[in-house]
Amino acid sequence: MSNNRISMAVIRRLPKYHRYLRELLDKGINRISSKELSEIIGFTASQIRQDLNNFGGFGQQGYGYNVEDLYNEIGLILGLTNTYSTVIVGAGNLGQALANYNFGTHGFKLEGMFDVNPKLIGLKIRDIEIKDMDLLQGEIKNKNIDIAYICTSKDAAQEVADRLVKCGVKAIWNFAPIDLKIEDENIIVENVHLIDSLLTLSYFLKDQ
Amino acid sequence: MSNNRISMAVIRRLPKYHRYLRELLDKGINRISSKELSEIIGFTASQIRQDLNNFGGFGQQGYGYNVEDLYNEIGLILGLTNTYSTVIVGAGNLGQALANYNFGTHGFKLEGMFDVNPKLIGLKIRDIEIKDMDLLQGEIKNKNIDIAYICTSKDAAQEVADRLVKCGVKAIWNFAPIDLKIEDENIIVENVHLIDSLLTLSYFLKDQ
DNA sequence: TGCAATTAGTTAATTAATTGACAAATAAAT
DNA sequence: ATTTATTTGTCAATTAATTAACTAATTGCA
Repeated sequence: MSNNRISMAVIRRLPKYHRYLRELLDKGINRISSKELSEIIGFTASQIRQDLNNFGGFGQQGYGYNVEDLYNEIGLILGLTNTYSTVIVGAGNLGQALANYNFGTHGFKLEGMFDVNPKLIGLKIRDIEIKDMDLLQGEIKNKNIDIAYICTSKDAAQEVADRLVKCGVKAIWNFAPIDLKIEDENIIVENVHLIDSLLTLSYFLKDQ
Repeated sequence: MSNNRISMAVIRRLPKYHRYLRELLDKGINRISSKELSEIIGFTASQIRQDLNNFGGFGQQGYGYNVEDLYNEIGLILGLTNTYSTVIVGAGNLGQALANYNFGTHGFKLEGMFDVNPKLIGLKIRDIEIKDMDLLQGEIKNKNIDIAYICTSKDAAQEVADRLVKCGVKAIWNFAPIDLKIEDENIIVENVHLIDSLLTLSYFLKDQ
C-alpha cells in the first residue's frame, strides 16, 4: 500500500479528496460515485478512479464509494491516525497565527513556541508559552518533536533548520521564503512560499 | 509574449527563478549559464532553457544569461512592474501577519483591512486601520481595489468572495480552507490551502 | 587570427499524467 | 428471477511535461 511510486500529482490531490469527503459526511451523504464526486470536486471521474486505485479498490461496481469508508481510508493514507508533536519556531504574527489554527484537531499537537525577541518570550498563545530560542534544542530532544514549523525571517531560517535537523526533527514545514538546504534525505521538507503564490496570481492578473 | 498556452508547471516555476536571480544579483553575479543555474536551483539545465524560451530568447550562446536582464524580464512576465491595490478581509492573526509581510515592496499596496470582530475594528496595523466589514464594498469601489486577500474563517469565505466579485475585485488570494465558487471566469483565484500542505507533509512523514 | 570550449535555442525522444473505453460486477427495477 | 442501469477497476490511447541531442553562435585563449 505505502508504495512510494505514487506520483506527487496524485499525493497533492489527496488532501482535497479528504476535504470534500468530510463535507459530504457532514451533509449526511454516505454514498458517492466517481461521476458525482467529479462534478463537485472538479477532477474527471476517470482521474478519481485512477487516483484511488493507486491505494486500493475502495469502491464497488454498480454502487460507487462509501463516503465514510473512503474518508477514513484517505485519512489513513495521509497518516492522520497518527499523532505528531510539533513546535513553532519564530513566534511573530505568522507563528502566532499558526498556533491559533489549532491543527491539533488533525493530530498535530503543538508542544512549544520559540523566538529570539525578548518582547515575545514569556507570552502565552493558547496555553503555549513562547520560549527563548536558546531552549530549542533541549526541548525538541526532550519532547521528541516530530515536526517544526519555521516561521522565522528568511535570514534565520537556514540556521534554525540546521539546528532542528541536528536534534532529530523528522519534518519541517517551512514558511520562510528560501529553499532550505538539508543534507539528510530522510527529513521531509514542505514549503509554503507565500510570495511564490502571490507572484503566480500576479502573472495571471497581468494578462487580464 | 503573454501567450496563454504557457503551462501551469512553467508558470509556477517563474517565482523561483525570480527568487534565485535576485539572490545572484545581490551577490554581485552578473552572468550565469543554464548549467550553473541548474546546480543552484535544482531544475535541469534543459528545463531552464525550455522554460525561459517560452517567453523569449534571453540568453546568448557561449555566454549564458545576464542575471540582471533576466531578473527584470521575469519580473516583467510576472507583472511586477505594475502596482496593485489590495485589501485584507479578515484581520485575525493571519490577516495581521500578511499585513506585516509588507508585500508592498513587490508592488502590492495594502489599502485596507476589514473584520466583523468589534475588538479588532479600529486597531491599526502598519498605519492601516481595521474597518468594519460593512464598509467593505464602498471602500473597494472607492479605492479601486485589484486584489483581496481572504483570511476569514471557512464559513465566511464564500459570502465574502461573492461580495468582492460584485464590487469589481480582479483577483482573490484565498487562505480559507475551501474552494471558492466564482462564476466569472475572469476573476483570478489563487489558493493557499495550508491544511493541504500540512497533510501532504503528513503523507510523507507516515512512510518514514 | 584561428581554434577549442562553451552555451543557448530548438527539435526529437522519452517519460509522466490524464483521459477514454470497456469488461465485469453490482444494484435497482420489473 | 430476469433484465436494465450503474459504476468500478483496469488497460489503452492521448496529451503534457521533461530530458536529451544537436546545431549554430559566441567567447576566450593561444
